[in-house]
Amino acid sequence: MAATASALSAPAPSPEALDRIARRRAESLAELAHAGIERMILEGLLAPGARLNEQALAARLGVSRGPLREALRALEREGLVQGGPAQRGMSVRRLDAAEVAELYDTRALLQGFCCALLARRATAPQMAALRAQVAAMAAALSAGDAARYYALNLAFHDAMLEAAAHRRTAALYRAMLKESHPVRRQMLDDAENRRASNAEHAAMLDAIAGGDAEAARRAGEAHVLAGKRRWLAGLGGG
Amino acid sequence: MAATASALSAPAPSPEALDRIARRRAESLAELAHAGIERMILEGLLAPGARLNEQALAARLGVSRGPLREALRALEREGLVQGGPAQRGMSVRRLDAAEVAELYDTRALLQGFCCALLARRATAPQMAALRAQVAAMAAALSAGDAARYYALNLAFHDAMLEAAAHRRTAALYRAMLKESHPVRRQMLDDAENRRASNAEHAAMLDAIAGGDAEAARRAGEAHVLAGKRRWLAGLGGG
DNA sequence: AGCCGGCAGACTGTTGACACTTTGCGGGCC
DNA sequence: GGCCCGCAAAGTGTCAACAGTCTGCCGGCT
Repeated sequence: MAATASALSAPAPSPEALDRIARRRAESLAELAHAGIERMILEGLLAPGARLNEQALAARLGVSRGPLREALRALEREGLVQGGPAQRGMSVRRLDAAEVAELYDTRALLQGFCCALLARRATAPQMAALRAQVAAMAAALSAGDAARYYALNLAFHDAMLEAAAHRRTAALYRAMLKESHPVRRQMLDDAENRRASNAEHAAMLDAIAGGDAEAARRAGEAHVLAGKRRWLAGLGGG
Repeated sequence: MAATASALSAPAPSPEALDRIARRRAESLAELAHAGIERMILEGLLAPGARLNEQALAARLGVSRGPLREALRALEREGLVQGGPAQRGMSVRRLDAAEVAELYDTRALLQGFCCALLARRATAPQMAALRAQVAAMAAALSAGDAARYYALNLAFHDAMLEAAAHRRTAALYRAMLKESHPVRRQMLDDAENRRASNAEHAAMLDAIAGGDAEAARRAGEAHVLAGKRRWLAGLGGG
């Protein structure tokens, strides 16, 4: 019965078909505006708290206000922009300390879960690739290249999420990473923070390689919570 | 310095002011459409997979297509609706088994965290209120009132999130609850499932009352993962 | 009879214009 | 001189119309 129903409905969507769909949707002006605004926020061109003038933004992105407003609604749900009172439009979301702390907490949870999954699922090639990425970060660290370290760090965490093969966890983690991007970037400006961070990366991989899911979970949580502590320390000093 | 800056900016937003803001924004037609569509989906008036005709929906909600499209974009980011290929609009999202499983996993994580927080923070009155809610659910259970049990269950979990005072966790949990609403409703149609579920509620509260955060976390995770197992069992049989 | 091309209808994606609200400023009044 | 009222400009919220695309159907051809 169920088999008949699914046979009558659309056939299994092939990965390439899904890619085509994504590609074509990405051509929509709303998606284009979404990507554009997101990029501007992440690159710091739009500072937290900045008012978002619809006409100006629309002109700058080469779209009309309709698609632009759709993009803003989506970004609002993602937590990147925030609407104040009615009739006063949106502004780039500014996180207060409590919200940043909660973001760290929740990301720690997800990172721990991701590591626990990897302790069970990770293949030898995957582990080798992850170790190579940590080595690359160590190189960037020695070279004192903060920007490179930051990029590699993002790629490393992305690779972990990919290897864990848990789409929901990956989606949530990435979304929260975007939200906390400004804070994290500031954080890894400090060389000592980068050094500590990469040591934790190695510890996570060791725990995962040990095959103990619970230990891996703790290592993953510890990495993000250590980041939280570094952020808190920087808060007092800076 | 920082104090000066915040003194110059808007004064601390009072809770009532935030409420006013929310109220006024809720009057926007886009928010109204958002709420309307969400309600229709959660109540099952719009079945998973159903195409969403913009004109028809707009007319039904008494709004124009502009605000409606904004609402759809927001719902898309929330995972309640889903856009297929370009030029073919949105449809109510249909979850496959893997996605439901991942939702359970992630919700288990959050529930565990929530319980761990409560083990540290919960006050006696809060615990008493939670116990009362479990007792109310037990009553609904004896009465065989499935609908009432479902509502009380939602309220109970909401109260836990409220007591844990972790806004991000609460927001994520609620979002994922909405996504999995159809599955869960079907689940709790079975009286035996309701009974097992409420036993786990009591166990969670016991663990929290014990003050051991780690034990509470395990109990919270176990509750949601038990739900996942019940769902898996129902999958094979139904 | 079956298949292919063209056509009409429906629907999405997008745009420009309209209405109402808020805000900043200048003039008048106390 | 300071305060208040009214006005104009800016900006958001909303709508109705336009353009392009996809779907389903009819007629003709092989």
